[in-house]
Amino acid sequence: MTDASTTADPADDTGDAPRDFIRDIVHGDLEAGKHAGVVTRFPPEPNGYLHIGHAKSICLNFGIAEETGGRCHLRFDDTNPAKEEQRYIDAIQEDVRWLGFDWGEHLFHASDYFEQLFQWAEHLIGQGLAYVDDQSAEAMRESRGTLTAPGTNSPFRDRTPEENLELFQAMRAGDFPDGARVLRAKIDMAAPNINLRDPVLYRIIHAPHPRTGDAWSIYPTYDFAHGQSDALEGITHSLCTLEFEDHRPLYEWLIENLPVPSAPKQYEFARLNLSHTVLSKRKLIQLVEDGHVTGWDDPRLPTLAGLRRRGVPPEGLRAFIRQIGVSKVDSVVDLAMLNAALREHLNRVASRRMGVLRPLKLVIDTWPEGEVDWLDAINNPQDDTAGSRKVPFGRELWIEQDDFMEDAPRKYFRLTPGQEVRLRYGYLVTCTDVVKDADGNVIEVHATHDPDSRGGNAPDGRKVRGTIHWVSAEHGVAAEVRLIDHLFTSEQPGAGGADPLDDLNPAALEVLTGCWLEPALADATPAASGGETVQFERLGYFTADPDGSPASPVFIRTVGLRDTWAKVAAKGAS
RNA sequence: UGGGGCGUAGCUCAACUGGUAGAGCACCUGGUUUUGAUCCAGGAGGUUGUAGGUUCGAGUCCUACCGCCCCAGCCA
Repeated sequence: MTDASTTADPADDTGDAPRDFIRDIVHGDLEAGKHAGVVTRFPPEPNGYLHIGHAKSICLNFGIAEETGGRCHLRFDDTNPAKEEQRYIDAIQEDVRWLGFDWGEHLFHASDYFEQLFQWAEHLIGQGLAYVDDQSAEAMRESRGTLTAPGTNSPFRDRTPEENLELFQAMRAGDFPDGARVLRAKIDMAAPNINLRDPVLYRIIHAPHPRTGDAWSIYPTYDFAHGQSDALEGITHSLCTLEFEDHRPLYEWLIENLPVPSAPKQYEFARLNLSHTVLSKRKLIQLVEDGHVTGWDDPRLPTLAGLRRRGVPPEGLRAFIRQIGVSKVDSVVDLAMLNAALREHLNRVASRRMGVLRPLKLVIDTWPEGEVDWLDAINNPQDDTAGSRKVPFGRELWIEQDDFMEDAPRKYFRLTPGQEVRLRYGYLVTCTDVVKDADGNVIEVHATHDPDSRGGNAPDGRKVRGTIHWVSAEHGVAAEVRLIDHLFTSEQPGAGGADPLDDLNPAALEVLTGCWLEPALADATPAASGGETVQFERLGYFTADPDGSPASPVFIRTVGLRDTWAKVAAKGAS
């Protein structure tokens, strides 16, 4: 046996560190001696749950820190109390930890810096680089100009620093209602980059903040809070998505004009898009709040909570993120790539079990009534250390409806009258007869067995092409099994301005009741609660769902196995 | 008809300062197999968006054009 640990595996996330244009920059800076160490940050806004797109950012930021011996901060961008909630702050931390990353002592909030940010705003005012604007939002929009036409200066643009200071302090004191005034940077209303047309730095919001309560009635905007927070934390590389490219000049303008303790650099990469799903927070919130799914952890969702509940292992998710790379190209990753990464990981680690989803009774007429044979079944053929378990075999078994055909095509290797198949880890059986109901449906299959084939070995070495899974009718555990498919039928739901809801896949969740599982599956713990994701042989990977209980177990399919027979069958049918 | 980005295989990404275009996924063959899985071997698939230019030589440099994405929140 070769040592598996020495085998290079491109999909395993313990291999060589990935390289991409961001990491090239980081390593270049390190070699040039620009920084003592690398400091990155993952900066979620706590206004929703994390999804697989965030996983890309998390793996990038925490990954770079790990690879360079630096550190990565978890910082909540909590600058808008109108949208943010403590429950999201809690859920996000759980999700990042689950993905496998640790921020140690480095948990921060933009709100930690509110006082400092306020003082820096005053500094800008003192320098004549910011002013309080009394214009309404509509007036501001009109005077901002358009993409092709320059804006015009606000009538309040030339207030004195003293007047601005007084007004800004009054804003802080809560003297004005929401929207009455804003603090704006004084840059250039004719700038071709609209972000430089006197961007808003502070706005009045009278709403309780999850962390600062009612201490503030003004809040910094993203642009004013983000870069300065980076500077305060000594972030060296501030990584964000492409839509912030236009903000970089503003990011740099603020860093240059403020007495900040460090000068972080912003770099942008393309966000993840995944086929057959949506990854915009707005759309995800809509799916949850309008009840199209059962909650943020609905297994059909691409949220980390949903993936976790579905039994997706964090290692598999990380391998996927690794495989898709990092670039500046706005692209759509095929869901097939995620599934392949999950299968690759699960194939190596998942325990094998047997379960029958759509049961058909198989009666072995030659088997002694009442006799039970406890057979050895290997837990994981890919892992010698995984051991084996005992599986009960009896006269009456459940087999998959798909594994029997009365009139089978040529290359059908499973059960069909007169054909011998192997019952996995059990015996070789030959179909002799079928029982039908009044409508002609097969409701029971009869067979004889070869008593010398215990364990599934042909005593004379004869070839038996088909092997099917089964569950003892006497010992089987009744269960509900849920099969998950694409949430949306189209590759890019909502593309071209369409309503993504029109593409919702009604078959995204298929609930099967009356399934039978081998006894070892009783009392399984859901993956989301630290339990295992196991392989049901020939069917895919499954985990227990929290909706179930030991009395009435529910399982959910993480991902199916590759199924070339399905392709062959489909071809034959067409 | 402004500004910022991006175009390499069906998809996602590689290709150090210019030197014969590669990988993973997907697809197709064949082999192994007590999971029609896994594994192994092989195959197909590119005029590197287009057109010029520089060069002995261009995916890499230059010019022009085409296409797609982002920006006119007191969201992030």
